[in-house]
Amino acid sequence: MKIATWNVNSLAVRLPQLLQWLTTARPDVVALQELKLTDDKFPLAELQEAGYHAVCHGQKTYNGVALLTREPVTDVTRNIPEFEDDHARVIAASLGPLRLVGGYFPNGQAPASDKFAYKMRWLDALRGWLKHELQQHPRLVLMGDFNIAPEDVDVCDPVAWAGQIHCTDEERTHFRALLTLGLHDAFRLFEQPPRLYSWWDYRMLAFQKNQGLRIDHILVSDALKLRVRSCSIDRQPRKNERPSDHAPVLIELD
DNA sequence: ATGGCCTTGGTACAAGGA
Repeated sequence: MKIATWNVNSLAVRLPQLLQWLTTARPDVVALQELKLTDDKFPLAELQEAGYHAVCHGQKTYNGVALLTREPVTDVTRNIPEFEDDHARVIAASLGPLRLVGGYFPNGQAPASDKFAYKMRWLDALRGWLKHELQQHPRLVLMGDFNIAPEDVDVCDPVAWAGQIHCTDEERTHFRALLTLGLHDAFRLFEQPPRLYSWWDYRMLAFQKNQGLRIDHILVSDALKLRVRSCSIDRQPRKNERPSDHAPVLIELD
């Protein structure tokens, strides 16, 4: 089965591109981020027409996440339990034996800012919750827009980005702490060509110059690691007119 | 060159993104 994550940066704007991409990529599961719409505006009918069940956790203007699946899910969790949060950033659900967790991690804006402190608290809460989730659901996939470039190899210009948001030691320590729970960055389970990224700034012709970051990830638990056949980033949708600034990331799971 | 672009809300421009 194919499992994907994509930050669409407004589902209202990107719906035609999403529907097109679903027909070409044919994923079985898609985690979406940055819907930027409320649940009543979620395009459920169009997605059902495309052959998907959907559960969403929306919000006006900002954030918002969803899971699209070929088969219906159960046990839907919205946001991190016992973590007070005004933002809609997490949706989790069970698909047979799989536990799917889609997340839109906080951006953090700038180190030492209030938003950065929120990002750190949010990552603490996520890890605490996932530790419990993994005990209950050993076959777990954590995917989404992490807003963290795990290593310098995931950064187009590590010198320019050193210490900047997405690349700070604090964020990278949090990323490694997620791996310590028994999760694996599916992308790094395979030999990959250099300079593969999942996000490019809209400005400065960054995509054309491949000045990007790898900040969108799919992490799989120990129990799934040996079943991952591939992990790729689909740059095609970033070449559309009016694209999202993020590209989808996909894994193939046996 | 410490900015460039895109989205939302709302109808001018600020906030947020990354």
